Amino acid sequence: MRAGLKRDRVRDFLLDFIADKLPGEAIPSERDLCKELGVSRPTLRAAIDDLVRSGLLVREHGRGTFTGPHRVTQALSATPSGSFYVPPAEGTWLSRILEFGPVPAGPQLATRLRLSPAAPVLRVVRLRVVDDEPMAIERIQLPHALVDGLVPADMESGSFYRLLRERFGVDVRSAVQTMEATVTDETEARLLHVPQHFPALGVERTTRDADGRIVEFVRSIYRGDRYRVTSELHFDAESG
Amino acid sequence: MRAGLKRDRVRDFLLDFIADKLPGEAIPSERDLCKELGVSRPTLRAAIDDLVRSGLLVREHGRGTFTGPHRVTQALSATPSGSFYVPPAEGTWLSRILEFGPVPAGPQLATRLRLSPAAPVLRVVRLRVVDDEPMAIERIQLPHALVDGLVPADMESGSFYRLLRERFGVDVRSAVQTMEATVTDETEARLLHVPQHFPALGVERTTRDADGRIVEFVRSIYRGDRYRVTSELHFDAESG
DNA sequence: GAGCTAGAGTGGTACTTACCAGTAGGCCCG
DNA sequence: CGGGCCTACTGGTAAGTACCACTCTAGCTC
Repeated sequence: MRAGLKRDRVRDFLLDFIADKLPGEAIPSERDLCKELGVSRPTLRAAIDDLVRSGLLVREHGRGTFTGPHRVTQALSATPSGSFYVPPAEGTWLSRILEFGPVPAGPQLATRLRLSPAAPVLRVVRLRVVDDEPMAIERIQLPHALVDGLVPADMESGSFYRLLRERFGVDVRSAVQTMEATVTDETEARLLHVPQHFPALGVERTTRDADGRIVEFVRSIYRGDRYRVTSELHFDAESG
Repeated sequence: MRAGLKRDRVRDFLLDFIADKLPGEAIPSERDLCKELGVSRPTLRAAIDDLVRSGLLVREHGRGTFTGPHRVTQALSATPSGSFYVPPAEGTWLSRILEFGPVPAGPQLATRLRLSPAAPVLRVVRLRVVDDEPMAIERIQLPHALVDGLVPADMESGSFYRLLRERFGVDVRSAVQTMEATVTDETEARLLHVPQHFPALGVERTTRDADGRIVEFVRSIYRGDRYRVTSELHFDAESG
């Protein structure tokens, strides 16, 4: 068997296929796609399910399957113990590194990262891009000692957490994330190709490893028109 | 044959089964459960998939399937900024009813609520207030048949879900919620006492009862300076 | 006794087949 | 000419089977 799962290859094919489609356009029927891709219908449906869950496709019983109204939906719940469901293909994400280098932690950041204010912190600012379209600005800060030897190219594609685990032995385990509505300032607007004071999601995340040590502190700005956060809530018997 | 799909009945069986289990306890193997319940493995797996996605079960390849780390997972909780993790003290909330009355569902709302477009829908718009300060605008829409006899005063304070449960016998169980960054329009700005085009969180929520019937569809606008959303994310133990 | 190995049991992926359930459009009948 | 039905699509659910990948352990070998 080749590198990836068949289902993932089908999903990636569909991602390419819908990349230049307008919202609401139909995709071929499931049975046609099966024949064309040489896979069974359950396999194809599993791939489509992924894309439906992340909002890229919408099914309509008896009519067909259509591209969704928005490009990227980030589902926060939905996975075992609530781990990130990174929107479909990690491979379609690219990053432009805007800033990369060590800085002294300083008083505020030292508090966030539980370090001495003099400790060196690696600061990376990157513009996250999907299909040549800027989606978000990420400002990552982490103890420099943790990632000795990291170079900018490492952060241009692929999963940063996988890199942390496989190359630096950092076992990323949990994060606390807060999100709020905001608008873009002048710099952000220019980088994200939107007008100034455009709606945006501001996100702060503090990430910890298996021992509870703080691994990174991230502030991000996501384009408001390209991101929605989906969550599934379950009620017990009380709570209102 | 009972109401639901086979997959749903299997899922409900599993829900009962794990109800009094401790976190981390194993459930029977998939093949055993198939025999016991008289369903095929794909069907059983589809049911388990649902529970895994909502965090109630965790699969471990080669070992088994286990109950999840948390009992009831509330993936996301919104709290007024300034207070930490304090669940909104229901008592301090008041609402000013801006609109209250039945309207025909219409095509879009009918789709959301899974009703006929001609079916009567109760539409309630209320301004939510804490300490005399406006915090959010809620536009609630629900099948009128569900809440016959509801009057505006019922919705000025207290928990609406408790009211649904205790007076109308509606067992609210789950919701899917999406959130996005937006800005206030003229009306919203006036009601919320903020300038026009002020940052705000737009929230859409579809709520279901224990049988999966849609109970309400809500669109809300929260003041961006008063609300942040905090979520805790947990990552799987790595595999490679 | 320590270490390795084979096998049984687990979940993971995938195929095939079958039938149910909505939708839309053309055909037939009134 | 108009309205209702019928058919050929669409996605939705389900069964059954096969085989792969991983985990654990009991038993064998050294």
